[in-house]
Amino acid sequence: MGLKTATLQDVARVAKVSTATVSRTLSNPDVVSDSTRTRVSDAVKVTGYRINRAARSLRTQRAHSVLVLLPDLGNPFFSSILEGISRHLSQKGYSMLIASTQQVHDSGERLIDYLDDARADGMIILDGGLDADVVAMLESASQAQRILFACEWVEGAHFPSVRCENRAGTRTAVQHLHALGHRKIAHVTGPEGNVLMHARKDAFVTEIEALGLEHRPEWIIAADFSLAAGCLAAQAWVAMQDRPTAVFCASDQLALGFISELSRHDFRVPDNVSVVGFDDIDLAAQFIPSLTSIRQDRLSIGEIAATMLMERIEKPDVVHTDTATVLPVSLVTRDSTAPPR
Amino acid sequence: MGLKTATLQDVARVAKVSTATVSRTLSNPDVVSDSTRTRVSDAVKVTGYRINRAARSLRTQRAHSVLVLLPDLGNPFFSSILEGISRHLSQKGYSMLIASTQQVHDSGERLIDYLDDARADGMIILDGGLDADVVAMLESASQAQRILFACEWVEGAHFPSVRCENRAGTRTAVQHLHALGHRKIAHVTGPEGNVLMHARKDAFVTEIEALGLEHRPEWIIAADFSLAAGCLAAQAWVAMQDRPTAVFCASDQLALGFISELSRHDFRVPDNVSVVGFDDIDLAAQFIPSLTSIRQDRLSIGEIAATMLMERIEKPDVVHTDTATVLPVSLVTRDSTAPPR
DNA sequence: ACACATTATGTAATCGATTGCAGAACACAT
DNA sequence: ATGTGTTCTGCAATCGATTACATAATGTGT
Repeated sequence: MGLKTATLQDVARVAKVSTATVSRTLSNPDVVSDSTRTRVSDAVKVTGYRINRAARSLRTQRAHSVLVLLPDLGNPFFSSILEGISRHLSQKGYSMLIASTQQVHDSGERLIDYLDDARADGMIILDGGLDADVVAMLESASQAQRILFACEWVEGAHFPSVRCENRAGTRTAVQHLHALGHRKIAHVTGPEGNVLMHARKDAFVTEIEALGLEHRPEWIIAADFSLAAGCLAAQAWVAMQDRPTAVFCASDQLALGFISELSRHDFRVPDNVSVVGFDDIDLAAQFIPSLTSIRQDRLSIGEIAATMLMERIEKPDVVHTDTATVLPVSLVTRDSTAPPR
Repeated sequence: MGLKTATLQDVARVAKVSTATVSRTLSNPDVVSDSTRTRVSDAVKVTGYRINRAARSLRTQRAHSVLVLLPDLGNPFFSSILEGISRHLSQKGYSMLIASTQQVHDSGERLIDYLDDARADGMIILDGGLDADVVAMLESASQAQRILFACEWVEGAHFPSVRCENRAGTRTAVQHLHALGHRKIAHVTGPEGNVLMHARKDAFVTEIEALGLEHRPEWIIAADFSLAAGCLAAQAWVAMQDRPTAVFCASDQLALGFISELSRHDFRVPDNVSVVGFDDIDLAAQFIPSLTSIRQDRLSIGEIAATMLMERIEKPDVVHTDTATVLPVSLVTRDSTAPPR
């Protein structure tokens, strides 16, 4: 191996053709004759030629990569979504860039720069909590049709999104508890301002009312999606004089924190209270008690988001609508829910 | 906003200077006069100029990005390491590419291509389980000095690595159990062939012998790092006629699965058996019982790996040694360990 | 006034791949 | 032999930024 990799010129020299022919052979083999095709591919092998992506990007105005934006890199919730995205991208010969909206913001960069400076051809945003001015800038950008949201989204923004059935999932959870005989049901919410939190809370209230169940303000416990918030919510539950017999938590993490903290106060799940989570993370099945949850297919969300984005990148002329693609969820019944005593 | 972003030429035209001067102003402001500097920066603002990274990459032979390779994107263990890496990179103006060794392998690409085709300037590998021939190819590559391992590594390969004190951590765990009075201590291992598994198992055996403790083959329970494997290990423990009073698990996931499964068999931790994990993941503190663990600072591992890599990329002339940087770990004592009854 | 150093700017080549256009080579019909 | 069409290949411009080198402008010392 030499110190520098071979270029098209080197291949052309070895194959005794022009660089144009080599380029054509590689990107569009049908247009060259059989003999040149074999001569060129032999030369490619001999030289160990690898295309220089920077050169191609410059010429074709395509970065052949996609940016994925997370709210927070440290959050393991997104791993499978990334896996789904990456699967589709790598199959298409694209690379996956990762950044967190937080870090981009802190470093004074602008999200749109990634598109403007030819680093990425499109972006998938997994953060519905973007500032309004950031969203406005993205919408007005000339590249706006190469942006989409997955899992989360921004209400009112004109971007397509891929997400799970948050409302239907919530309804299913409440109906499950109701069917078990629960009549006093509480909800531990996600963080204020989060779209998922709102979708799930609204659907919760709607369903409670539809079922004609009792419905008190203090039975909506404000939290965020974290374990720690689940612990605090449990303390709030413990402190109530008239305790709900079932709790629907807006995330599995919340539910696990809730159950953990309860057991520190000598309450048992599902004996004293039934608990349903949302997401069906790996741990839900392993926890003691195992957690009844609403399962969303994060791998598919990633794959579909990537597929949609590639479609928009590769066919810029097609007019795409900014619709929401909504994936079904399912109830996974486990040990954390039971009829009230 | 126009349809295409401004180029150096556009800025030069507006500022009434040459493109060379604009380029110099941006990359090396000191060499131009005050008046041109202000004229140019005004022109940059007016035109909304953004540098074209493809063009710069082509000219400077720098991609300004780094590839991070994970064994498996779906595994949440790596999130904080990514966060650490990304922090350092984005501060230096670099982007972070992510891929899984599995996917790269499956798609028929070669890892070294990322370096050869100018997509990345260096790579951080978080997967010690690479095939020997892949490692050999990487070692013989001309770009080999821009590769390093983090967390895991490959025994015998000449790459620098950043990792935690696996042996010392293991020793600490065993000593903790010993100090509590345990004399029969088992070990649930990581997956066969994994370097971390070997380091921890070796250190375990060494320490058991150093303390003069009893030491039986069946007290080394083969597993992998997953929750599910922890459950199986628990079944193995339950099935023993003479049960160890303490267990050191090679990962927190293992430990949590172990504890979960035990409680299904009506054994309690730490009453019937003490359990120590490794990693100190978030959940360790929240689990019931909270988990005694060996804490490793994954954020720092990421940051240090990124720092070392940047050093090697930016100063290629300096001769770097392929040493291992080993970060300290600490024992976090929680409720899953207690003196034997 | 002159030689010489210093600073600031412009000119033009360069990185490596792609592609419109033109021309060569060949077949086939008249 | 001439015209027409088809297939294949090469020439050369191009993408946008960087930088070695040349040159212009300015200052300094004698």
